[in-house]
Amino acid sequence: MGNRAMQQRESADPGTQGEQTDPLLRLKARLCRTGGVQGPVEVDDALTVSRDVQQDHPVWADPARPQPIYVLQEGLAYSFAFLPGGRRHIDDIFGAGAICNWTGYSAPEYRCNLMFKAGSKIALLDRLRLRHALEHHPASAALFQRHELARTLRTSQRVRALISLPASHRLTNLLLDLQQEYALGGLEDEWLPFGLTQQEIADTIGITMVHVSRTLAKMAEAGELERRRGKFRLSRPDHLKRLLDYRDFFSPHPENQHA
Amino acid sequence: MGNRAMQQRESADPGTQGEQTDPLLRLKARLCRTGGVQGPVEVDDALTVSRDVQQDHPVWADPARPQPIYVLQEGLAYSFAFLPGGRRHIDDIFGAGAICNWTGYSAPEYRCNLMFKAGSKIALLDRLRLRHALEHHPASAALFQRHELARTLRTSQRVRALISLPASHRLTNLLLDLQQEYALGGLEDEWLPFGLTQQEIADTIGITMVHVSRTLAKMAEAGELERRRGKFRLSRPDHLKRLLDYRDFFSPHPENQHA
DNA sequence: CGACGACTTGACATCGATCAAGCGAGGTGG
DNA sequence: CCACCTCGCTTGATCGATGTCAAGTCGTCG
Repeated sequence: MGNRAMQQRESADPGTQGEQTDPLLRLKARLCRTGGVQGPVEVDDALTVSRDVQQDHPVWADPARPQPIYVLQEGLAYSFAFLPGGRRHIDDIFGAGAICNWTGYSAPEYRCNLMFKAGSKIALLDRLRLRHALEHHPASAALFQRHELARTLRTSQRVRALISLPASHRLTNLLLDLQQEYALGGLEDEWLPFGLTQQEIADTIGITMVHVSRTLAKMAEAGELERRRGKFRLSRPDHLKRLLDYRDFFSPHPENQHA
Repeated sequence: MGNRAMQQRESADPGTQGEQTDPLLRLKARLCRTGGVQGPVEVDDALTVSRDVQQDHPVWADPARPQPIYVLQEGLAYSFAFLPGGRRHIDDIFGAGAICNWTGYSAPEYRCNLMFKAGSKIALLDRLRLRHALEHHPASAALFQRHELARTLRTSQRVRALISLPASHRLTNLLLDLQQEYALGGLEDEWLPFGLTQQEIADTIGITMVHVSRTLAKMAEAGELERRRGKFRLSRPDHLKRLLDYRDFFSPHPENQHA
């Protein structure tokens, strides 16, 4: 099942990484975790390329060329667009195992700009081969669908907060989403890296970088947030989730989606 | 093909509306228009109920009960949710022929609150029968997919504006979306009704009702907007579209999506 | 006529943007 | 090793945008 995947795999630095780990391991783990199952995910046939990212690497939406399905193996990525004034807006963030342009799976004409942060690893899936694989494995197809529904719902939740709530709540919501993306990618340390610069955070939640800096400082002063050497820790995440009515759509158990 | 539809059709006021027009006429017209085709849309088999709305009529998301697919025959509707502070947020607006909860088609567990404004007409589609119909008519299925992709892209465009742009631009974007929904539903008059109260507009674009009032007044003073007896007209829509980089994702011709 | 809802208007307070300067860590060249 | 640069971030001063509170207008309906 994974033969073709292994054959076609490329690596930017084969020397340093000796182990032949599955490039889609994180993706499968995410899908199973979100779906609440343990079975296999039949997706290896769709894998074409796997590569590393040294510096922040943008991928521009090009209407003229087809865009493969981007899966983030490791690291952090985001999708973005530009506003009339020339400012950038970040639409969504992606952690390890995430699919960065799922809309393109069923709508080939869909394109989006993606930014892969330094240290990330990318895997590319072929749309048609993925379709072929999922048509033959309805259980796997259901996992993809379940997972992307969760992302859709989470995006709606964040968007509501970003449109209507003040800066501190917007920022809190983003940090909760970020924490969740890390957790879904297997990173559940107590202290988490921001992963994004304050400018990128600003472009995500629609305020200026200066205000991000001040808001972070205020949250730290209020005891909601701790910062240490470029990492952060939410002091009382459950309290914040209750405050924002933040729901976890990636949990396979609906009862966990409240508070 | 439409036999079952006709048999099961209900009408709240059979006396006043003598003509037996197709309840899904607007839907089909929208799908064909967006898809740039003229062929038939095979969806009649999924129709279960058609009814009128006298006063503003909310439909509450109930996780315990399955939700049919809501199609708006006539009038205006919107989906909404509540923010932590108890305030309401309006996520999207729907004109005649629109599908109000398309996400529920492929994700039965999806629920949303809907509000049908006074004077609307609703048609309900059965999810399974719709699935059955679309599986046998790939061309029709493609039309649905094309149409809902356009909605997704338009929502992303509006959300970006609502998160990052000042009130006047947010309001302009909403009015352009509203105008587009009307046009897709067959209403292309020079003067269009607001359809939403200023409070509803406020809940959509994330500002207060007082500020909506002031912003409308300013736009009128600036000559961008004309108001008369509860209706409005954008003086130079093309100018506004260029200003906001507003794209028409519902146009079947990609070249129209710019300016 | 009175009640009500939608909207408008004014005064004021608060939030967030803007502009400008400075700090500190990491990299680079001499 | 130091001087210097750059980048990400911080801080202060000020201004404009938006929210809040309150009063008032207007049209509709009974």
